[in-house]
Amino acid sequence: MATDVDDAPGTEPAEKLVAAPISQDAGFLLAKLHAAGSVLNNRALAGFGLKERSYSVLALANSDLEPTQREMAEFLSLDPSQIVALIDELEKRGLVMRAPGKQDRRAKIVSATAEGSSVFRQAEAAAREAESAALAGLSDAEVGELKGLLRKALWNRGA
Amino acid sequence: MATDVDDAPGTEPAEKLVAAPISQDAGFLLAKLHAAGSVLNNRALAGFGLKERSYSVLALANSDLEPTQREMAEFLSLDPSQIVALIDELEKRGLVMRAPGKQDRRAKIVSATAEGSSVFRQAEAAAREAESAALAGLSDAEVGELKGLLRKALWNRGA
DNA sequence: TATGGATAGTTGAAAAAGTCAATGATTTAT
DNA sequence: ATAAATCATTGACTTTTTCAACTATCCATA
Repeated sequence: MATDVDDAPGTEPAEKLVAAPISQDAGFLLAKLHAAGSVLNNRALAGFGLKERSYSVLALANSDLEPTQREMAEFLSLDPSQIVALIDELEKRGLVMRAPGKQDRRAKIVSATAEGSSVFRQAEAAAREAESAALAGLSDAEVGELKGLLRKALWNRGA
Repeated sequence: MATDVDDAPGTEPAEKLVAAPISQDAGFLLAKLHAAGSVLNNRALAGFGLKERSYSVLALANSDLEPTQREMAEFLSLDPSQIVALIDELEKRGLVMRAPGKQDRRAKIVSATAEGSSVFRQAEAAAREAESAALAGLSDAEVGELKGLLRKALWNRGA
């Protein structure tokens, strides 16, 4: 591990623009780190036939929270019609299944099949590695702080 | 200020899925906070005929760093052809101008016109407000910590 | 100083993602 | 009962992204 500068395709050369004031914008920093992470994430997930989007849908389906499609759409900041397409594909691959809502038969609860769970667990491991790579500049403690702040920013409004 | 649940269109109702393990994913948190912030940002910038993208291009053009289009593309994680389109429009509106690179005549240095600077300063104020709104769950100190961690994650690799 | 290979910007086409209105089934309120 | 609202779905449409050319210019070196 002598040099890792020219090897990876996503590596930046010098970055003189870091000095621009926009580098202080939270929105910009969020977008940029997310973009960098997405590349690694999608690369890691490609081996499982997943992308960030389908991975997160599978993750929710794999939980024991019995999410409906609408809840997924809201939580993932996606249009309900996009969820339909994502689940259609996962269902076609046998990773996920739809069941009518218990109290509300309009709603459909999405859950992972046994194979979906298995695929998810493997993909999860790969995603975890990708996340480490994306956050390699931070110590473990700092990663924890970052996540804590992000969660607080998202769900601490009004609380 | 009795209830602020039903007023704003972007407000989430309950969010039971916060309990899902994916809520611990940095990538997911980044995407979600960025998505929430983008809505506010674009809403704030719309009055100036800008979106997040054109705003960030204008911001770089307004700096004294004499960025080339390629440098902008790299820094903003965009394809060079997208920069072309963004600058075309800003240039058409008289907010930005292209000048040939001093050492390299292939490159084009993009700089803000006087009007571009003026528009940018006003948009900047609006964007700042949007950012506060997006990060309302955090104290000022925490916002500083968050930005510091994001910058470190982005530019501390190898250093 | 020519020749070849790389790089900056531009164009245009194709794929992917996002937005939005309409629809049928079902629920909730009146 | 009836009316209004909600969930999933479909389809149209727009925007964004991705990628492969192409021209002009730069750089290395024979």
